[in-house]
Amino acid sequence: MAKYVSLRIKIQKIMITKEDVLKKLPDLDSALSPEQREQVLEKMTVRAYRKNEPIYSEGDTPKHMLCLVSGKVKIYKDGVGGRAQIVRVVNSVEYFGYRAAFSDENYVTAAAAFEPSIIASIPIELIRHLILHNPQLGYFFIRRLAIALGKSDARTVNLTQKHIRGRLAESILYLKESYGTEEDGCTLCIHPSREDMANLSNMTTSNAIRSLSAFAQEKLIELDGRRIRILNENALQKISKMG
Amino acid sequence: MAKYVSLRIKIQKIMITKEDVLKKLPDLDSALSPEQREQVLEKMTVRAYRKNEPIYSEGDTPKHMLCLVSGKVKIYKDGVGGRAQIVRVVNSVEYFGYRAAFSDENYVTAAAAFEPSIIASIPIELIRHLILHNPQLGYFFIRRLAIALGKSDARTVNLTQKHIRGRLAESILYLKESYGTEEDGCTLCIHPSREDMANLSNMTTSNAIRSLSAFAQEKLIELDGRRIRILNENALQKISKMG
DNA sequence: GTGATTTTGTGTTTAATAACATCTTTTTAA
DNA sequence: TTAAAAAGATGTTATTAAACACAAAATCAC
Repeated sequence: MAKYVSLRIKIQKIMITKEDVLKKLPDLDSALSPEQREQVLEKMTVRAYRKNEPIYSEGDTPKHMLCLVSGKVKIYKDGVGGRAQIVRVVNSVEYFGYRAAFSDENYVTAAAAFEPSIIASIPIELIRHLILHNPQLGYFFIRRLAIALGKSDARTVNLTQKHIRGRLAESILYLKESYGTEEDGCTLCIHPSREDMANLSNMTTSNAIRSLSAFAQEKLIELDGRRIRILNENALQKISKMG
Repeated sequence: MAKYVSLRIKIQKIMITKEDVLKKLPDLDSALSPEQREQVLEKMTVRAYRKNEPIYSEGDTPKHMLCLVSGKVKIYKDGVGGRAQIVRVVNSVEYFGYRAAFSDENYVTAAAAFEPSIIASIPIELIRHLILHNPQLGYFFIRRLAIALGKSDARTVNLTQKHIRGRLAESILYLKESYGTEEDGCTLCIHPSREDMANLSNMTTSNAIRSLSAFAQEKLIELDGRRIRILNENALQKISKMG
């Protein structure tokens, strides 16, 4: 059973067993009987995605629940005039791509890898089956969905009512919360393009560039290419709150 | 067991039994064993709310799952500068007010009656208990949450990227979809104030008034006080889509 | 019924941000 | 290695929608 899945990511080659993957998913793993566990291992597939590679697109029919084993993923929506809005970001180890399946819709969002990522797929029918035999697992997804819905509602209001600087400050803090910082405690682990920052913050790329520069001049952040270090988190929080 | 709950609503007095209420909730009712059913009936409370009466507020701790038996309810968030954003509307018979409980948070939204409403409350702990013993019921809530999350994400992008007319057109269509029309097939069943329309569409009240007048002049809708009749739905759809 | 309050309607001004145009720098691919 | 493409930077203009001000109409409280 311990067959290795070979994943070539950029230069280095990573060897990982499906067992290893499942062990990183305690909520799912602990909910399974030995036979169910065997089933999941058999049906699970694992593959690597390159930086910026699409994972699924708006309109696709969801067939699998996805799990980000390593890397970073963005969930976004293409709006009017080709402008994309990132609705949330996914960090490892987290499930994603199951919402549409649970409401029997096609995807209304798209997903792409922010950076090289390893993603496990489990057929959604199997997950549904497991949920219907395991209320604990069902409650796990209820909780995940409830958290996501609360954040989405908050995001709706933040993106609509705050001004540019407030939205940008919030995005910076959101990235810190989602992906954390390096050992120095202030450099974001993720290195988003200015366009990504714009798509997170509901503004044009020009305005993201301008406002980031302004924040840097005000010594709230420090910029080094795509690297962002937070110098004055309190001030950012204040700007984010004030709108 | 068939004790009557007396509800005075405006002028008329409505008599309703808890059994009647439970019968309107087939998803819940059918999932219950006789003892569970008895428990729910015992713990359920029913009360009437006047027009514009608050149901819960941001920051409150959720203790009950609510069910709108009759009437209409808005779920909203107060944003920067005292401006409210309606994030969704509830029609009868629908559950609401359970999201925060499922993610162990206090409410991040507020709810108020759009018009006189009757609402049943069931202790959330009882619901949680039932879910953990009834995967079918769990899946019911997974489905509801998944649908709500999809709509919330779509709403985020619509409210941020579309222009005023697009947002207003969309709100009108959303109210038609949510509450339907009178027998004529075009007069909305709900009669929202201009401020409600503004809070649905993320704009100032002035702009809601102006844009509604513009739609009326263009013969897309007809206005009679707070009554809105849709004259040209195709055109509204086009305006909503274009942004 | 009547005065007070709220809601609706309209015009004007101002602020915010998108759109556009260029230019520079960095990254990518042959 | 170099040409092409993409990303980043910056200034200018145009557009959108908010803010403000005030008047009329409708609704509410007593």
